[in-house]
Amino acid sequence: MLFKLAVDCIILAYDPLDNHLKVLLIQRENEPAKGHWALPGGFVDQSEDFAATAARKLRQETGVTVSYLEQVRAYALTDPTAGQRLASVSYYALLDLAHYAPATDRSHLAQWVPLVHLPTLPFDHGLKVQDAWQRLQEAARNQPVPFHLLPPKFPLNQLQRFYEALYQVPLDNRNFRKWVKGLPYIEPLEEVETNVSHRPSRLYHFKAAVYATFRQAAQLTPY
Amino acid sequence: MLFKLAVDCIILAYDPLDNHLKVLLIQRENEPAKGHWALPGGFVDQSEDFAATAARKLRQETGVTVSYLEQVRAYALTDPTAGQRLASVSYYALLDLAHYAPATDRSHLAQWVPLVHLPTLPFDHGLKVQDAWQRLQEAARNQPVPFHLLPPKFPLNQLQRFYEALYQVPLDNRNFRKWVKGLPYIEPLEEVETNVSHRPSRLYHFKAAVYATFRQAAQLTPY
DNA sequence: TCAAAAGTGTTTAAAGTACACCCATGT
DNA sequence: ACATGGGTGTACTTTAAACACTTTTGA
Repeated sequence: MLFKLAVDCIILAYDPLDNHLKVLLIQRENEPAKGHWALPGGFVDQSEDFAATAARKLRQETGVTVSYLEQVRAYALTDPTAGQRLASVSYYALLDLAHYAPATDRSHLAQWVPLVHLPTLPFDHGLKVQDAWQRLQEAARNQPVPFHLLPPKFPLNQLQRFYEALYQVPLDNRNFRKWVKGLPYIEPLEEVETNVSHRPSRLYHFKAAVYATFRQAAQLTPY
Repeated sequence: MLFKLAVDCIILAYDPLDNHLKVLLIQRENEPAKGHWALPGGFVDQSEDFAATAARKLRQETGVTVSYLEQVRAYALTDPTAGQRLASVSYYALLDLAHYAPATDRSHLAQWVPLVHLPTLPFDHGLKVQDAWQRLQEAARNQPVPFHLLPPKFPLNQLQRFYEALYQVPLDNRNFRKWVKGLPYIEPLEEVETNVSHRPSRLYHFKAAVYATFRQAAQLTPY
């Protein structure tokens, strides 16, 4: 029994303008579901592994190069075209929105959609987005997820709003800032925001090297 | 580009005799790596999904019916046989060792191996076992994993030793028991162990219905 | 009576939670 | 001067961590 193997990409970004986590959808150019908004993706080519396929499709279909790509899981297609079977492996990709600069001739074929307002998608793409979101939530407990989605220099409130968007809970501002102060790998800079019509916020940045040693030392409670 | 799709099963059980988490390995009957100890598994058949394939292979190769089957992830085979490519999806299965009763004609072809003393395995099976173990550790933080691996009635110390085996850390006995007392879904029975040459331990059991409502109420800290 | 594992409380430290006002900037 | 979001501290509650002896059974 032979399979065609597809890769689906759940490209995620955080939009600081409306504080939403968003997924990039493209308008399908081919049947089935031609013209519908769906996840970018495609078939695995000769001598590529899955992650390479995902990265290639991202470039081709969205003009995007991502810093972070993780497998979510494999899916057996529920409705196989008779005779030949299809399976797919989905990956989520994390992106700083500021770095999103698609080829202009394609930009009208792509849109960012908030996860909380996800429309009905063809195939099982809706499920795949939900699975990816859940995996991202889990990953963020053990890995420095936020810093792939935020710009290199960010104010603390932006980090807080990201967490609120990721887990869909409100966080207490004072307690959140207290928590961050205890993290050696999030460092305040001398710099502040400019050109805002309110008190400018101080910028922080993530120190990957410090994080690495810190994580190693941390022992999670087992139960 | 077409793929042959295989499923690998990481069958896990907890052995109360030596307090080890163990994986079931079988002796391969076919090339490649014929005669070597490896994970059970096989190719996905017509009109099966992955989980069904995993369950079927478990029955065929080990005579085991499992209560719990979760996908770990998909792997692109690192060394594809020229021309045709191979991918695999691995599943972990949880089993109460007391229920392990393989067909006798096959039993010499299978052995339980402690995760902490895993030998070098052919293909990338060693990696797959490690990945499955890690996923099990993560799953156990949000799901009632232990109760698939323990008998229906179990003493508390057995539960503690299971956690110690799963996370490879020693736990404080008094603090652990205090923690369990606070869980409404682990209920003491009137029954105790018999025929042990020391103070018999009280037996407990897991109440799935209580767990369901309890989990729903629980809000994990987001960061 | 001995060996072997089961069972039991208290004290201290750390982490989490609730809560309301002043600050710095642009307009 | 005002509108806007940034920034700050304290008291209380809950959870985690350290730690040693007594109990019950079979041999």
